[in-house]
Amino acid sequence: MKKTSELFKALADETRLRILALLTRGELCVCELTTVLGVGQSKASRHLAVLRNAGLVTDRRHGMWVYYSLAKSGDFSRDLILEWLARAEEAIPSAAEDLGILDRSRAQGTGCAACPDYTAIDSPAESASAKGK
Amino acid sequence: MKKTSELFKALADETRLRILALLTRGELCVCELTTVLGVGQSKASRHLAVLRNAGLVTDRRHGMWVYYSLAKSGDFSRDLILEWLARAEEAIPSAAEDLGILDRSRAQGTGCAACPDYTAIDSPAESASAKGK
DNA sequence: TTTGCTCATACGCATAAGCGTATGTACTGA
DNA sequence: TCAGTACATACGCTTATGCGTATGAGCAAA
Repeated sequence: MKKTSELFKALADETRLRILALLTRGELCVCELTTVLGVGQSKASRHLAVLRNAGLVTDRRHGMWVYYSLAKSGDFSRDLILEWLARAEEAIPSAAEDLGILDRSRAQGTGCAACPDYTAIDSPAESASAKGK
Repeated sequence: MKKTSELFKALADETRLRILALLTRGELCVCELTTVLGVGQSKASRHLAVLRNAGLVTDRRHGMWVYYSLAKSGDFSRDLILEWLARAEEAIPSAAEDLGILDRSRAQGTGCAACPDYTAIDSPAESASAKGK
């Protein structure tokens, strides 16, 4: 089992909390996270690596893209955090705003137009399925 | 409301997790914490300040001594952490060992002999019930 | 192969965090 | 008033963390 202090270290950064909040919407590729967060690609990738090492997210490669999602771990502490996350939108700075950006981007089909597929997206806009391209 | 990342920063240190685990036994003065943890006084005091600033513990001065205890805050995230703490003994490195040291020190009357009083201290046997404060 | 794209990571730097030591503050009792 | 105790904090140091930039790995299509 990974150390508990490592888990909390992973949560002790606002960008990583924003990423986790966005992933409550479902699977996201790095490029879309980068766009919605408004941060550089290397920064997003590095923070995702921290979350992955902490056992909070998992990644799935598909072609050129890597999709990240929240990871049910079976570990008591981590699963409690994921539960907290589902109800903690207001505890995370700019989470509501980020989610709004994501939703609008999805609705307009402007976000990460290149990403070919998502398996677990339940964006408010049902047109998310029209993402194929 | 204090920032959530600050809360997790406060939890991202093994010494502070050990302190929180010890405080599940009830109120403790700094000198006893110092003895049980086996750390220097300034180190214990600094970590306690971090926990206090994060809203996780409260302090009460009585004469020369300062007693620390877990702080019910009413804040969703913090209260969830306190709930987690009550069941997370195994998730915190050396928490069980620390609690054993505390209990033995109490049973032998060797720990912090100078501290005149504790309002919320109870033997391990009844520690589950009398946590009302 | 070459080109172009996504993503991960090494590098150098700036800042933050943790530590021991030393000192300051508040209190108690002689 | 003075010495002694408990606790907090300033200081200097070392290490860890976060960042942008640059580079490398992996994949797909030309």
